[in-house]
Amino acid sequence: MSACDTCLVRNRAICSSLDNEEIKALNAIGRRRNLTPGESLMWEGEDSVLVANVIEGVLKLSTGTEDGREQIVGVVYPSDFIGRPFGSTSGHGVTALTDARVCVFSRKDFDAFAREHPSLEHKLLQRTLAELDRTRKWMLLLGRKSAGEKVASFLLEMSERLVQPGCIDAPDLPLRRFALPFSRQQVADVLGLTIETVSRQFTRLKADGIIDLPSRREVVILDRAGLAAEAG
Amino acid sequence: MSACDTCLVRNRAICSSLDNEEIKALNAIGRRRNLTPGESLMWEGEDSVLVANVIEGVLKLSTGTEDGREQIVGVVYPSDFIGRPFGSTSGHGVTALTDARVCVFSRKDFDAFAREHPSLEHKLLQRTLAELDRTRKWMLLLGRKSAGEKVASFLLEMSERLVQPGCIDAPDLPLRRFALPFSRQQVADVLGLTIETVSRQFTRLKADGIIDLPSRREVVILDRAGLAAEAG
DNA sequence: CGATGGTTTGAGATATATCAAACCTCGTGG
DNA sequence: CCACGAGGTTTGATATATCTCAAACCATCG
Repeated sequence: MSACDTCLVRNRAICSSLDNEEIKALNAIGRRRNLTPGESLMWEGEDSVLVANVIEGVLKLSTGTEDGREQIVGVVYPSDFIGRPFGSTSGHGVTALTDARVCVFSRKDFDAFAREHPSLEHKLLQRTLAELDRTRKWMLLLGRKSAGEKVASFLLEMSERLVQPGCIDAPDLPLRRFALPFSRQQVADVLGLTIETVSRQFTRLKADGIIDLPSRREVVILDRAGLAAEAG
Repeated sequence: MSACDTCLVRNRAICSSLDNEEIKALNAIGRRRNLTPGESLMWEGEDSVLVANVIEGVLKLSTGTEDGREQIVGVVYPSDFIGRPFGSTSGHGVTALTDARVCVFSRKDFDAFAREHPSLEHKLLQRTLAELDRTRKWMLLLGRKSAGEKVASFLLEMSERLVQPGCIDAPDLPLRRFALPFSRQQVADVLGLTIETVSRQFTRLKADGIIDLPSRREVVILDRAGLAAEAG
């Protein structure tokens, strides 16, 4: 029995395109790896040696300037794909925000496997297209939205993407209450703001009764319509 | 003889993955279309009914907010692919910046054709991955760079991407002199700035002797190293 | 030549950054 | 069990980059 048989994301990751024989072959070239918060799986500018599937946890993709400014350019969740297949370097670092479990492949092995399995490439294409859509939508936020709009948009996105899948009964309703996998500084790095500005927007939204903040990491959306209005 | 035989981008667009028989089949479901500056090929939020290859010209991809703020989320050049295959809606509008010529397909026809031609999907995947890399790099600019750095980065990118391919002898050196396909307002919409700020940065770079501006649309890079230093 | 649309320049307003201090929260060790 | 310390967070005061509003400018085209 391969590790894939019990995999939590077997039916949602790109692996879902493969039959049992194929899964076995893919499993043979991959291995599991656990990460703790802050631990990196790859670094910006490094040779693209690995690719991976996220099984559990949340990871950030980030780039920075020479002088230390950082921008988080993507956030990945269970079943998402990580890394740069068919390419030589990785344009961003990948770092765990929570405890995480990933299924890692050597890029070369994965490339070869993918080229022999068009259905896998098709899934990967679909995922990449969707990610590109999301990324472009985020550019509107970075380029044109105010701090208040950015924070509100961010909270809405979180409430939608942090849903634990698997609960078939509830068809992925956005969460009313959730724990942010980000520190305030990391939220700032997602939104292109400073930590102080993010903090002030959080307290303002709380003061306006739109959200509640039971603890540092937890958020409760009290007035979703209000939050959506703030998101611009 | 099909239109593809004389196509300027036959060997660089995703079509380059196909043999002559396949090209003929693809040609049968596509058609040429000319666009003039300002003319749109698709609109934000619209059903994804078309996809296309750019043969000639430059087009912008853009989204906006309800209240009229606009953000250009991508710029496409000859041989680039446009549209959202395997998806229901297009997240951004596509509008010609120059006179342009594209090769258009119904999305459904294209989807079906692509699924039967893994080598085409592979090319499309490569292109999409590269575009995602570029887009993420742009997020750093939008989120973390100053106006001066944004404009300098923009000019450098333009000088690299506006090179007319085909000149085999010179292996795509960046241009020293070129005509921007953007108005000042459009530059602002790419960089997440206002038109006035863009204008001031242009004149400052000119005053500093880093660039020259022979006319509204033309740019000469006098000091590439200096410009790179400004780009942060 | 005058009208038009885009661009530049200027003066002032403002959102966000910066700098600095106070404040929690939580784990540690006395 | 409480005091302490450290990291992260919030709050405050001020600075500044960029935006906003407004006018002048300049090419282009009838």
